[in-house]
Amino acid sequence: MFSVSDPRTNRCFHETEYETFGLTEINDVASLIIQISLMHAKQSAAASPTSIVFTGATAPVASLGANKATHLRLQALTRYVGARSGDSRVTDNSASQVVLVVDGAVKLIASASAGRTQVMGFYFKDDFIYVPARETHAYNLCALKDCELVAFPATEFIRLAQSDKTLNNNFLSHLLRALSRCREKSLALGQKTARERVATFLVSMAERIGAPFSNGALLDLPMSRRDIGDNIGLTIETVSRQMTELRNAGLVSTSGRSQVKILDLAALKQEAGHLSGLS
Amino acid sequence: MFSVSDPRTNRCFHETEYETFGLTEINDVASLIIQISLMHAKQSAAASPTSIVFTGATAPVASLGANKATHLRLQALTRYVGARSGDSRVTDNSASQVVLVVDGAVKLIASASAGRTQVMGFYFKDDFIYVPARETHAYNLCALKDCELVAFPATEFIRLAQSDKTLNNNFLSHLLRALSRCREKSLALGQKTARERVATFLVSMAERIGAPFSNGALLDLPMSRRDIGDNIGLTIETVSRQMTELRNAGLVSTSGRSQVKILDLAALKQEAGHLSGLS
DNA sequence: GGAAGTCCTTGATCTGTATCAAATCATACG
DNA sequence: CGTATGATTTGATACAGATCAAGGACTTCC
Repeated sequence: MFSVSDPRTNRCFHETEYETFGLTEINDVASLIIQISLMHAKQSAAASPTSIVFTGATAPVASLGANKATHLRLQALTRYVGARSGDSRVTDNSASQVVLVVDGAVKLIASASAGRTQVMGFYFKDDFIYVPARETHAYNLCALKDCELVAFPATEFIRLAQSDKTLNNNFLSHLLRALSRCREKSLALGQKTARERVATFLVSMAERIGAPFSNGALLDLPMSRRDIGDNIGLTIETVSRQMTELRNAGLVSTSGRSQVKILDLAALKQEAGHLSGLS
Repeated sequence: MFSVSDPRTNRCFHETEYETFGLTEINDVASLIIQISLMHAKQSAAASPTSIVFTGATAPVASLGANKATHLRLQALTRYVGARSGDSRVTDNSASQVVLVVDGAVKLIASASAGRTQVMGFYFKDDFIYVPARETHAYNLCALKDCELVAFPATEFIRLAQSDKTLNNNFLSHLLRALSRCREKSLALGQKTARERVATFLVSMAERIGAPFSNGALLDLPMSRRDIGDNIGLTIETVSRQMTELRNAGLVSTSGRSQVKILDLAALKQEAGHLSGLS
């Protein structure tokens, strides 16, 4: 029904196909989800810094805001994926997928030839991700820490969304936000200097996962310098140098590898090349 | 009801707000659309190399595939925009817009501080464009040649799409394609060399507006070298040099400023850094 | 709590593309 | 048709960020 840890790769996938289940077996499916999620929570309890909590079998799709009927049909489609930190190829890429992050953090990576990879984006709790099938380039999801994810085949998800306005709206607004963010990234990659890119990245992270703090924010970055570099089109060395400069300029302070304290968010936005004084 | 040419700027906007019209006045609106489109067709007949044809007042929204009722309500929302080549600020950016290209070619530009602009994309006949309201950066549509466009306020367009599956589907699939293309661009901007970017651009254009030709395609590029450079994050000089190298390598040939003949599309895709040998 | 390994930072040098400058070409206009 | 004008191409140089190299710090695991 599901695969367990592979000791050779130290990777652990739990994938369960529910697509073949009829709706009459929904109770079995529901209990199975609980079973798996609890098992996974147990497995990763020691390794994961964040506790994994499910309020019940309906938790994964509850945030989609779907009505009861849609809800049940969604569950029938659900491919539940629990991923351990560092897992790549969380989804198979032979068909487009819609993935919902229930908990944790993932990166979406695209591969060009010659092994170069671009991190298309980072995604956190409640984010939707559209993962296209392999085409001119290959896309893969990769867990940054222990994750709870729910994946749906894109075509069937969209078909289902047609009969549920809330779900459709939810999906649409997430897509529009994804498009806007992707365009912001294009602007950064095409026009901005290294300094501006790093500042832009920090501002974006502050807005998405930062805890408010004085005039700035507290950040606990789940991704490595390499991930950051691959995301904003810089090498790790350049990212590091720019962080140092921002620290010397008194805009941020750091402690350890992942803790970043943004001391002056407004000034950082200025560094990021954002438009000021909206008319 | 609409503004005419401004001799100082040599720009010509025709914008008509139908939002205040009630549905009972739909006939007036319909005839007005005909009137304006004909007038515009006449005005630009000499200047434009392509003839502008409307089969009737319903033509602009017919390609949306909406049912009759949706159709009428769409028309009530329609802000018809005819734009002459070089027009910028085709849409106002105080609110998000959904724009449909009925005919012509436009670019979507984003402005960072310091006057740097990034061309987010080029759009052609039947393309949808989501133009977000001004936020951290300002977005503007700009006509590459004489255009027929139809613009809708985004929020109301989406609300309308909720009650029409075809329209919704249409919009959704266009959004997904836009997201995929934007991600491809991010990959190019973040990881690819100048040579690869130019090749990628040419391949993309061949697929979208190219006429099949032998092992390649015939292209009539409506945009300048500057537009291309701003789109793929290079200067006009670098774009020019790469074009020269591709020409010397026998992959393309050019005549005039806009005519490009792709002689070997497969080889060009190789240059573009696309994945080969899909498994 | 110590060792190992990985990730990060800092320094020196190199390279691809930007920038600056000038010549040439294409297109529109008289 | 020739000419004007802006766009494109070509050449020389400069610089931001990549690459190469080494040292230092944080985690993790025993």
